[in-house]
Amino acid sequence: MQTERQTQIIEASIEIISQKGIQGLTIKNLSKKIGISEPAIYRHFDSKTEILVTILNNFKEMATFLGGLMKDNNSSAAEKIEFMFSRIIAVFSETPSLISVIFSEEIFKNEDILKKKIVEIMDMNEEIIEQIIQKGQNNGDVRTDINYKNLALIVMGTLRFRVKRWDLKDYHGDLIKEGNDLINSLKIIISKTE
Amino acid sequence: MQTERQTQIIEASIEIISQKGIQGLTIKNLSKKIGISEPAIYRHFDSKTEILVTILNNFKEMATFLGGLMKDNNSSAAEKIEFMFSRIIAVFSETPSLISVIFSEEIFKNEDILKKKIVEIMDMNEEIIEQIIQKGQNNGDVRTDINYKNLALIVMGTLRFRVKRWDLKDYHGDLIKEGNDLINSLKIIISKTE
DNA sequence: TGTTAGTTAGTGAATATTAACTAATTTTGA
DNA sequence: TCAAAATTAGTTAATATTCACTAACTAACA
Repeated sequence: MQTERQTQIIEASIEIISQKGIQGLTIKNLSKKIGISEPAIYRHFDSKTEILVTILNNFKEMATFLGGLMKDNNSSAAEKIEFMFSRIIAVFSETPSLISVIFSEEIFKNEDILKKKIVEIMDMNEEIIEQIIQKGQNNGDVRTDINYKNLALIVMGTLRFRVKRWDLKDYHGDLIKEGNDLINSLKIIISKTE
Repeated sequence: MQTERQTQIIEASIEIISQKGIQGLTIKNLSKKIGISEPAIYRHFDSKTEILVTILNNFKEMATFLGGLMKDNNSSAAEKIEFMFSRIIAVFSETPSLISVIFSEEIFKNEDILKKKIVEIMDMNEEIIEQIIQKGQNNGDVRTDINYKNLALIVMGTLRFRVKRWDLKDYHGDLIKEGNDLINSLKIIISKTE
């Protein structure tokens, strides 16, 4: 469990990263934002890396929960994907700062623990989507002329790019509206035609 | 025009970024890799930022060239996209270090000049793909039930994700083979069915 | 002789982190 | 129950290291 202060530190960190990039996240900036001294941070986290790991773990938990909801669900693949991604888009829309952390694998390249965590999260999400699509193919509601792995890649890559672009363009435009429009296009694409 | 030494510095920089991330690109690391002293770097570039701008400009030139090839071409949209992306995938496959630089917008967030350059490159590529697809829709070889902007987003996002994943997974697997397989899937998806 | 491309030595600023201390609160034990 | 002990959460001051970059000098060479 996180203490109140730890939660505060995590939230401030995410905000700083979103505003100034990962290079802007320094203990100095962080402590200034919170209003305590730099060493006080170390009363709550052993290191800066631990702060970042915590951020990633929080996100992973959320994704795991969302994936769990899909597991024993009887709706079609298209509906599941719509549900899942519209949720995710809503989260990003509410807390845009998260985007910078989750979709910035490059940033963590020089720290092995962080890189592994990022790959772990990505693999997990991919597996969830793949399973949804594969099940949809078996049930006959997803096209079978393209294999499920490629379809999963298409769905994930497309949405990542959409979200990332919004972030890069300083949150210009309505992510929820445009994101849902894109989700609709993806639904059409993966669905069986006849 | 770049001198030999400048080219060498650029190439070494790209390699370092790919290996250690942007935080690994320091003048010290760079000079060590090349085998000259740190101040010697400044005989060839005014600042570290100038080095990064040069990298991005080089890439932009390549993309512009590739886009130009597509302009007055009479093949179908699917064929153009296949040609263009199989080329790009081949480039990344040959010089994987480029991936880290091109697909890591996050890295440049805290430097305005660099961020603008990255957005500029992204916009340009997007425009090229959008034009190809729109023309395809007008010619009747691309599906029209999904608007060209979304189709362009799908194509670009998918391929970015595919390449990025390969990079993150330490270049495991055959990017060219798997990339071309994915391009084929995309061709099927954007093409008119009947 | 002036330019080019390098050197060594150093700059100040920023970095994550530690040391030593303190006030306030909580736990413990006679 | 209540004072002593321990813990918590903060402080200021300082650490070693790393950073991009500069000053001053030099050897090679056109």
